[in-house]
Amino acid sequence: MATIGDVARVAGVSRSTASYALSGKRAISAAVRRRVEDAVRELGYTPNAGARALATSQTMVIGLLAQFLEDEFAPAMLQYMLGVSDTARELGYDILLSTEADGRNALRRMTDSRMVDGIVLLNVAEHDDRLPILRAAPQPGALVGLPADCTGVDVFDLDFEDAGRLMVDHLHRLGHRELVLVSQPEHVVERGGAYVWRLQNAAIEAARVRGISLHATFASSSQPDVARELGALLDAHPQATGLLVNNEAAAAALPTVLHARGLTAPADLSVVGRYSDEFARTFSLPYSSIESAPDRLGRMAVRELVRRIEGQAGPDEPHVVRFVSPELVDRGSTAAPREG
Amino acid sequence: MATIGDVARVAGVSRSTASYALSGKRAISAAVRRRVEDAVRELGYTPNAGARALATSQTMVIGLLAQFLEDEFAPAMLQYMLGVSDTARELGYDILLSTEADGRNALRRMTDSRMVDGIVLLNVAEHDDRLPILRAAPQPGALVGLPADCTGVDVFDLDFEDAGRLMVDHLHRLGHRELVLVSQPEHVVERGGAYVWRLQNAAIEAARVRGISLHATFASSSQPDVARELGALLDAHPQATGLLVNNEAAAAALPTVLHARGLTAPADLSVVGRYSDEFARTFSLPYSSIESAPDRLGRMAVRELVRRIEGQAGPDEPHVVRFVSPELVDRGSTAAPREG
DNA sequence: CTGAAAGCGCTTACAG
DNA sequence: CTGAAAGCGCTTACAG
Repeated sequence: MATIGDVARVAGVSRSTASYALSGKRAISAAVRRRVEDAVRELGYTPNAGARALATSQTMVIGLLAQFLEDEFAPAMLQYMLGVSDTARELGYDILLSTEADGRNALRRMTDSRMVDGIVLLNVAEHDDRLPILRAAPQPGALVGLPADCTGVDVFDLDFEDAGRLMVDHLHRLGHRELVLVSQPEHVVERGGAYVWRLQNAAIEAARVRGISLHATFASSSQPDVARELGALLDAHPQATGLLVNNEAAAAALPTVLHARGLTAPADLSVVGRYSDEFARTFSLPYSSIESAPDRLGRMAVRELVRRIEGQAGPDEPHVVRFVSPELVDRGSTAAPREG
Repeated sequence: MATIGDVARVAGVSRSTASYALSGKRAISAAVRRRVEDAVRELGYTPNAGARALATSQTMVIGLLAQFLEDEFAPAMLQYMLGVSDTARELGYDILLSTEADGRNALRRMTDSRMVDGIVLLNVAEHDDRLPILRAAPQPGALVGLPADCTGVDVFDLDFEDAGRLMVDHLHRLGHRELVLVSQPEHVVERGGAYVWRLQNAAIEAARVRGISLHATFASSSQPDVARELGALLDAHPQATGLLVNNEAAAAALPTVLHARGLTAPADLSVVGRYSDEFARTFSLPYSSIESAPDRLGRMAVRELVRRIEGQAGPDEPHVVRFVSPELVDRGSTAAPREG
């Protein structure tokens, strides 16, 4: 494989001149630049990434920590990954991916060995055990998901509180007075999936303020349990006219569950989910939903991370915590409740 | 960040001795080894990956090229990625991920700049335009998916021909005489998705040999088109008693389609899919299916790739083309056809 | 069993 | 506008 030394020799210049001609970091005569460029083409030269990283302390690689936990719905995670990956590429960065369940090892390895210039953490828990490691690392970090302590990192998340309110308000406005909210599994909450109770608490509070009743429940994130649980839930609350679903697996299972019971949305039941439009299309979900904007969140996280990496963020510009406002995508699954 | 020089100084030895003490590549007195190990702990030393890569020409990174094409069903791809990623980690390698639609750029970048020790190509087309680049690269490559020309790479795939035969034979044995096969979209075939026609041709031939009729068709891989098309298909072939589905999106849409038409499998229609057990669980699909074994294929590809990278494969050991035999996972969706 | 030195392939002050 | 040299942090022959 050709090195910059080969290029320099073929072009008849010094290695430093060849390097500068390629980086454009100092003035080079047109003639020399031509010769260097020709040599590059002739030799098919590409800089050695490791050597460059060693010399510049920049790898042009971003570490992406995605965890595929047993009790989580994998397809939902993929969209965040793609948002991160696509944006990184646009900005000239490659992605070093870890899918290890124990993210701490991967994080330590990537940061300590200087394989990456920055880190994106996905699926951040309230007291995420990766955060202390990330804060101690020399590289900047961006999170998708809101932890209890945001110091030292940039944080991006859907405004789940607003989402909870929006869901309740929407159905309240249509005349619903009894709702059921299905959240992620309870152990997701216990593990620190803060978004679950952020949405749930806001929904409960909104219902209280509006004077309507809301049954807040959890459901599995795996099949076929979730389908069974949804059925039991509908049995348990026959008076409920609206269903709020903050659980992708439950949303994916719902068409089958409703069909099996001979129910139609919105004629028999109004339904509002919380998932992305991409997700809705993949799973053919006909329910209106709060857009969770995984691609946008991934994009925002990478943009800010790269700003920090490249020092455009200013030496001690404070870290940001930025929420995406939930938007209700209307797919026609809500209506005024049927006359009791 | 501490360097090996720091470690050497603290341990009171030379840098080479520190290095050897850590790598174990030459005999070191117990006392010196202790001192070096203590220094490492004290300083929190981790080798710089770029420097090591430069010195050894080994990055301990594997490039993973996954393409998320418009007309393909993303969740199915994820499982191959996880198989590759998990196995790589077990063997001590990290994953550099590319999701670029134009994989050639990513491939060239990774290989030319020596960011990776080897490459795994996912979703390989019959005349995959990444292959010439991969063959010309100094790093070894492993494919998941069978191209027309396998020279210079290790290839792993499901035996789709066997899968097609197995589907037909299974239903034939139960007494079915008219079947419909739903494949991936036709433009997947045109783009070179060889597995589509490998399964289809084998199914057609098996049907011919058995003297039963098989209607081979294509369907979209996106919603809601695929649901509509499935409906039209069932309308067009009212005599068919068995449905073979080689299209993940169609399989995912099928429960809704059948429910809507008041059909039940296997009472009204026997159904056999071709997807992984993981996929079946994620999408709550109740159909018997040919296991597509994405995790196993990803694992096999990485194992062989690492063997080559590490030179255990022998200098000119021939490349392998290995097929996973399809197995039918019975989920109770097939039975003897209802009396005409 | 250990050390001094060269080299991997870059970039970037320093000098002219 | 260009070149010679140092240095990034490792590993590994070479020498003892």
